[in-house]
Amino acid sequence: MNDVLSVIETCPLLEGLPGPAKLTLAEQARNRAYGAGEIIYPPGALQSSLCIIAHGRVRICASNIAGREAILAILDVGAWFGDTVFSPGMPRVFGATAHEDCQVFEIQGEVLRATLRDNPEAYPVALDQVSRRLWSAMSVIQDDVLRGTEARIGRRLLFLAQMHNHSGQDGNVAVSFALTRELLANMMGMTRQGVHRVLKNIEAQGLIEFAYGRVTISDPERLSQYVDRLD
Amino acid sequence: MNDVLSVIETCPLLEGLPGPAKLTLAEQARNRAYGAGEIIYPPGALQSSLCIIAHGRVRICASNIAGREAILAILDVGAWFGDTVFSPGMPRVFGATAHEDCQVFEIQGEVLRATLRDNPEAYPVALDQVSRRLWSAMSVIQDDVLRGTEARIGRRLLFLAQMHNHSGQDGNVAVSFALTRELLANMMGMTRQGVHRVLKNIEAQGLIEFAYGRVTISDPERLSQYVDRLD
DNA sequence: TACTGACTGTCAATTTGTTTACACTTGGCC
DNA sequence: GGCCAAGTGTAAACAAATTGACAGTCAGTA
Repeated sequence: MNDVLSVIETCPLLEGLPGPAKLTLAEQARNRAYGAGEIIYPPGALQSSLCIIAHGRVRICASNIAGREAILAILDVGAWFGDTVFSPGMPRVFGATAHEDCQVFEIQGEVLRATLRDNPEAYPVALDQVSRRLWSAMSVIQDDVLRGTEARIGRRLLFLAQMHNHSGQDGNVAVSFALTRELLANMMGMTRQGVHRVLKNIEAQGLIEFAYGRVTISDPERLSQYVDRLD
Repeated sequence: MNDVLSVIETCPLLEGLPGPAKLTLAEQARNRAYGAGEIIYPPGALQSSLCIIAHGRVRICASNIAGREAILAILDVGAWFGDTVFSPGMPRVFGATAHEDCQVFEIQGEVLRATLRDNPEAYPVALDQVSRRLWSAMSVIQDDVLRGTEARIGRRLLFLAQMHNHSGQDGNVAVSFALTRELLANMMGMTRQGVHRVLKNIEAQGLIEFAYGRVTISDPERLSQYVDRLD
């Protein structure tokens, strides 16, 4: 998963492109490396380019005047970010920061858009993928506005578990993954202490366990049911 | 703005389609009328179709077990909803309800997708529009997670003012529009009383005035500056 | 003009989450 | 093995928003 072509080849967003077009994109992509914590672009940036992660993880985040950070997502190898490419002129809403040392391929907006124009059969997939991101965003909004902290955290945990569970197995198999309370707090727009209290409450129901930097969902199916009963 | 063709012709999402394709779509569109409060589709619905408003206004909303309603947006004539058409199989996140008596043209997902495939020059515009919706959704998320109620409400008021201000004039001209506190509360995921307190506070700064079912932004430019200084 | 339903203002009690402060683990590294 | 930074648990004081309760206002209609 490290050279340009294989990364571009497996990126879901570009799945619809024919081989030769992917090759051309690969040739025009810019290879960039970032150290942990380095800013790839800040919120509000006006550039129009698509980034695909070749190595490491990237944090999509923003912060307010008071210095509080909000993390929208932490993306892994193979994921893309910078969907504003499709609306040139719009500033980026969230910024992107290297969550750890990482390597990113950057495709200029004009290059990408031209490639798609020349290979229109790739549009349906791209449209589908962007539309799915919109779907996810709407789910987040719904959760934020409609649900209490416990339901929100529960749902987020289930979502993260799903992300980590590429293996496809689902249901009542325990899922364990690395996640600090601090990170989760930033994802939820809460404080570390607030998250802690909620987490302890969910643990008391026997639905999760948590250790240093790690959360384990004992029975995802049951957690899901529990969460659905909350408002 | 009432017959099928003119509605489809002016819908931003379909702007890229050539005339004849629009005509074909118009012929295949289903004309539906809804009484105020009637459900067009509920949250979670699995159907895949695109709706364009020909008359009246539509509320995009969801509600939790406790009965609280969250309003994502209230769309006006000419607007479209149901972006999940581009990701068939995904359930709708929010539902759609007739906010007042209204008339809606519904285009089946398969029809729309086939039309786009046959007229690929329309894709860039569609992709741009969906991407803009994603942009808006991300802005909402950022506001929800990062900002306090006062900043959130201020920003939302400015956004609503912009919606109502097709005239293009901007800056320090007062903008007035119909909006009940109750509606605003549902939009913000707050209570009527909570909104009231915040609104009174903003009013105390001389930035807005409000009357029965109506809000007036005295000086949008100044409100914008005020809001930006808050976290 | 009186009636009515939707909308509104206000306030105390209560819930909920943040702030502040401090002591304690954990795991990697020299 | 000991050091240290990052992560964690806990709790009281505090801030902010919801709840619940009630009286008042507005605009349209009979």
